[in-house]
Parts: sequence; C-alpha cells; structure tokens
Amino acid sequence: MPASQDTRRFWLMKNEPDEYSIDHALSAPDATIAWNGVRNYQARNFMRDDMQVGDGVLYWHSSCAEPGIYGIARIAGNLRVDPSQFDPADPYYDPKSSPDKPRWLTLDVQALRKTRPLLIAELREQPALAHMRVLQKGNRLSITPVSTEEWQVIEGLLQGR
DNA sequence: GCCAACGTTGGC
DNA sequence: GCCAACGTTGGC
Repeated sequence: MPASQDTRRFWLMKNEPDEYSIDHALSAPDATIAWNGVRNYQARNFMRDDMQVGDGVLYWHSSCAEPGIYGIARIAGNLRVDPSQFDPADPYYDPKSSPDKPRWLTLDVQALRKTRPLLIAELREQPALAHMRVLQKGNRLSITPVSTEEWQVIEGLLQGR
C-alpha cells in the first residue's frame, strides 16, 4: 500500500513481560489478547478516542532487566468495558468504579511478530527518535502515540538499515 | 532496592 | 479550585 493511502496511526504499548510478554501474546488464540488493566485516563482516552483497527503497535517490555521494543502488533478493536475493574480479587480492581458507571476500557491487541530487542540505549542513539515519548525523562504513560516518522525509523532499525 | 517523576486524592 | 501528601511507575 502506498504510504499516502496508509492512514494507520502508531502506538507504543507497555506490558510487563512477567504478565504479558510478546511470546505470551503470540501463543494466545489468534495471537490476540485483551489489553486489560489500563488505569490511567490519558491512556484510556487514547484507546477510546484515537485507536483504530489496524493501527500499528510497538510492543514494549517494561519493569524488567532490559526494557525495550520486543515485537510488533496491531490494534484489533473490540473496545469494551474492562471487566477486571469490578473484581475485588483482581490486581487491577478499582473500588471506585461500578458497572453502571465504569471507568476503564479494554480492547484487543493482536501480536504480529517478535522482533529483536530494541533496547532503550539503542533507541537513544537515533537522533530521529530524540522526541519519542517513551524516551522522555519521567515518562510513565503505558500507551503513547508514535509518529509515522518514528515508526519508519524503527522499521529501518529492524531491517538493519 | 532506590528514587525521580508523575497522577490522584482530599482537606481546606 | 488550590496544592500538599501520598501512592505508583519504571528505569537504573
């Protein structure tokens, strides 16, 4: 598809590999997992307002020995209420949310492939990625937008360009 | 395990 | 509606 017709947006989504690694996602039925547990309004709003089926996703492993990009995924849609917020036994339980006024949403993410690890140090070497959200000091947001330019630079790194 | 940075809470 | 206190995130 010509780049001019490519209306995808791009995202970076963090997951702890202990919970949902790229390998785990790839081994799920249809390689698709529900992106549960988002408990930040900005991240929720990205899911609710901006994500479209087919958008590209950089699959990030966080809170681990070597944080970085470990795979490529796509937004598979099916935006819905995140059931984990109502379950007191769930680590993502939110006592302030209620079924008649749910706070949190989930959607499906389909893993496409594992990549070689693109670690933070390597990403920081790329001047074109200097403004990438995930590389900014103090960034904690688990879902961040990725620009088309950043996406292309990362594709290039993965292809050895 | 540390701790800087950030988002949320709640008293006022 | 301000803002100090608190809890959490996540790289290091």
